Amino acid sequence: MTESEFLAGYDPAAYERPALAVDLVLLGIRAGRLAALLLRRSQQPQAGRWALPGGFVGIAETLDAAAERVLRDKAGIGRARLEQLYTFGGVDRDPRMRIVSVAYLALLPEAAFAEALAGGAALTAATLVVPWAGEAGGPVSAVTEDGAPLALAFDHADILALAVKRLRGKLDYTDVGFALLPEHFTLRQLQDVHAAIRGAPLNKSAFRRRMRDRGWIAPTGAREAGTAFRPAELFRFDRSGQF
Amino acid sequence: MTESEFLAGYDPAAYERPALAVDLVLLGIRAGRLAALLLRRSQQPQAGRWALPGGFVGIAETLDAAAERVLRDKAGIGRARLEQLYTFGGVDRDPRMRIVSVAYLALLPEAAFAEALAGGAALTAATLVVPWAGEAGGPVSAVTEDGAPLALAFDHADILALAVKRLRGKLDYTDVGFALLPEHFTLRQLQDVHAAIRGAPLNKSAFRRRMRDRGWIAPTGAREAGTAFRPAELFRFDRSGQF
DNA sequence: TAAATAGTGTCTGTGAGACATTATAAG
DNA sequence: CTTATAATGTCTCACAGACACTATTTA
Repeated sequence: MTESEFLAGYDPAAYERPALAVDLVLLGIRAGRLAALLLRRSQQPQAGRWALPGGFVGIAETLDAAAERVLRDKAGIGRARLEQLYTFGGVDRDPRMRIVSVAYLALLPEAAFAEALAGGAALTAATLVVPWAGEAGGPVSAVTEDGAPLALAFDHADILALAVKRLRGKLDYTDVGFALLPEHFTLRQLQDVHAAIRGAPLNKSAFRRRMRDRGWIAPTGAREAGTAFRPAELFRFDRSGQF
Repeated sequence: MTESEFLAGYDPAAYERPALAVDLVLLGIRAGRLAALLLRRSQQPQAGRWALPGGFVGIAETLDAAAERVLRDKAGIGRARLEQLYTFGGVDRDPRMRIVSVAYLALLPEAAFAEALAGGAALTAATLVVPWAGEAGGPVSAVTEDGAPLALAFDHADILALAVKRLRGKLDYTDVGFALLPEHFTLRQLQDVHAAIRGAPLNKSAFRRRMRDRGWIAPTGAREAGTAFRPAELFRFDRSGQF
């Protein structure tokens, strides 16, 4: 083993290598529910099924750079909060050849989500149906706005499921909730985002108290405009709050 | 982009691919402190520095299988709790060529840790010095039993640091603490393991209460043997406890 | 002034840290 | 009976859920 690795180490062509790709889970909020942006596969294999945007990793490109490139070129999104999720290395993930894929989680504010949908990238928004509670994990399915199921390609259902699990797990002790909101937001919007990620409602006063006590939010002084009734105060994320 | 990917997808030789490896962070407890098993590099590059055991991923081998193979062949350990940690994809990680490495965390009970040290694998135990508190993350250094620093190879200090961060983060809501203990253990041993991972002492009665209330531990009826004073009750991990 | 949502106050239960106290086995 | 550790009891505080209440803006 040591010798064969020695050889492999100095002769790049000695062993056949898996292909290496990145796949992006583009998450946002649509109609108060968690949603992902998917591409419809037009070619075999898995033609007609829905897939995560992805691409191969260049030989002189870091994984993060590859993810950013896919975000830009395949989804038409300039910036988003990107975070490595997990690496999927099943042998038969793709029938064409061995592809190991590093999955990334990208969190899009509502405006960026809508913009990506309207752009030329042919992305479709899929509402995520999460039948499990808490952070235990479990399957996730994707449906259209009307509730019609969308068949997912390859192992992308597993990737989506892990993305939701990770997002739920990080909700309470990181700033992921803010990554899905515009820079200025009301506490109600923030609470709705948290409820969508958790898949369960939250207590209003307890939620507001927690956000305040942790120092995560800072008042902007401004108020919501164009509401039918009493406008809410606008806040922004206060990065100085302790984690 | 779409076209070049199409070509890459069907012609495996069309683009140069990064090499893909796994690296294992073998963690255990030594002298009440967190420790890792390392190999001394005998050849260039980075000769004399200390590295994590690792190996290349076979073309028809899953990532998990590659990690298990390295565990067996390079560390001489039959079984351990293995968990994917993170994938390191810096372009200049290794000066020989582009190598993307999937890091795995392996948790060894004290006996397996000692056995691996005594085996023929030339592994050395390095005590981990963790200068940061909580789950924030930060640098980690490795020292010998006498406190002499061990220079780590490549980006392996980053991998170790992330392993410790992950371990701390999972300590309170998963069973990682039990993975470092033999099947039967005293509550004091369990508390010592938790203290070693946290890098901070724990309150005794609160700790026992928490372990009991969560249903994580089950009494065996047996007691410690060979102690100078009152022997403690032996417990085992109760997998039915809720997480 | 009615409607509808924004925002606050207070009670209660849970869980963890601090610390004192009791229990028990070995010599 | 001494010693050292095992194991438990209790006080207090922090924090979150439940729920009722007050405040404010628009139409």
